[in-house]
Amino acid sequence: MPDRAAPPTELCAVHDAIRVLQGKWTLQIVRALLGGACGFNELARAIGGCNPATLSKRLEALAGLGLVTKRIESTMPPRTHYSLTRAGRALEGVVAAIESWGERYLPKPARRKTSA
Amino acid sequence: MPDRAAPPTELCAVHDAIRVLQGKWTLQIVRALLGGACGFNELARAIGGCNPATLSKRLEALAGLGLVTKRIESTMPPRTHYSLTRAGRALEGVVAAIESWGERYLPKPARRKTSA
DNA sequence: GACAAGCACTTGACAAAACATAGTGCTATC
DNA sequence: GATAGCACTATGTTTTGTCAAGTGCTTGTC
Repeated sequence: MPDRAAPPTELCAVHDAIRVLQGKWTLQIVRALLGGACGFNELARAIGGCNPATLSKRLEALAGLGLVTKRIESTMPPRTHYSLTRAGRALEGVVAAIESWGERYLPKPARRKTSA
Repeated sequence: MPDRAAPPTELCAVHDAIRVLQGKWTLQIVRALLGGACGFNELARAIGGCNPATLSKRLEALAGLGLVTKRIESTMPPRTHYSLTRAGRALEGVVAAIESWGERYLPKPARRKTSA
């Protein structure tokens, strides 16, 4: 490697954060959960139809990172509750930033994206 | 429990924004460009070694969305400059939010590969 | 009591995205 | 005059995400 002796601490924090959040449905999941805890299938529908395999994987990763808590209410009639931890809820700022950016700068249905 | 029958129209602003930003190197690219315009290979190195095919695709997509501008300085000794548009620079808030979240909630413990 | 539907997932085959690597045509440096 | 660099594109492999179906159980409807 050439000159990769870059600043370690600061650069990596963002890098890592981006890597965590950049998974396919991750932000969607967080956003949905920000609106309240819910079950697996419910969550899948809420975020717009993520398939169970991916959702499961994401949720597991998120739980592993301490952003999401999985609470099994009952095993027999399967009932699970996913909710955000404090770290997860702290992503509200990120989601809000994305939301406001999207509303302002992304081509909306009202405006065609035929920008020159 | 709010009804999830979400019409595309309203939800789409965030949904779209997330979809745009969730691409593999997108945020990384924006973050690097936030620090100043640069060339193709330079950018690839700055974001940590994205392969050219992906970077090219991302850049093209970003340019198509009006977030990034590509300026060809010279064709023969190839020299290109990529920089952010106003919409792209507006992502600074998003990047900052992610950065501060990452620094606070994703510190050293999670810095390693956290696949359980 | 039988039967469809729903819950929370898992499995497995498949497609799409990202990957590494090599190569293009040129110049500037060694 | 060989090497390395620029901005990319082309090729083939690996990773990631997707669809469809299935599991064991309960609940609701008849």
